[in-house]
Amino acid sequence: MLLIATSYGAPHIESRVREHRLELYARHMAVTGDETESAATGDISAYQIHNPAPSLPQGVMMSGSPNSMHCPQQHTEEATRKREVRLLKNREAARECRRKKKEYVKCLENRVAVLENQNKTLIEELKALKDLYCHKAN
DNA sequence: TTAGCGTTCCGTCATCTGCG
DNA sequence: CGCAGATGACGGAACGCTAA
Repeated sequence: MLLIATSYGAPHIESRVREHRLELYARHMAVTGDETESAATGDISAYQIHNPAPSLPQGVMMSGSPNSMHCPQQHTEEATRKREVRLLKNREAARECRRKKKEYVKCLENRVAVLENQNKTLIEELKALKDLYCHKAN
């Protein structure tokens, strides 16, 4: 499993990258004061540059009653706002999901370590009993 | 010095899933 | 059945390491 192997491989990189990103994020927020925008990480991904606001992605309903949508302008503004809210929520959900996954993997690794120790102990115990049995037999 | 590679994290999209 | 949240997949950015 790649994740397990690599997470032990270079923890120093991980922490440094995280620090760097947090710094960028903090700087970005300080400058813009914007909390809904797309570059909450501070670095604008190439994806955003190459794909500026796809027309009507992922579950964005053409919602809003006719009362609230008088003109196309309002209509697109509402759609944009909904998209931003959805992206923000998904961004946070992805972050949380990754955190949980990491925790889960750590738990599994701990369990592996415990079981390996138990296995080793049992093997030694078995060996000792075998020795004892042999001596008695002789 | 630097190009190339490996690793980690992130944001986004697509899809799945559970709930009302 | 529709919606919101969770998650897998993908591609990009940043960084460290290493061989040339």
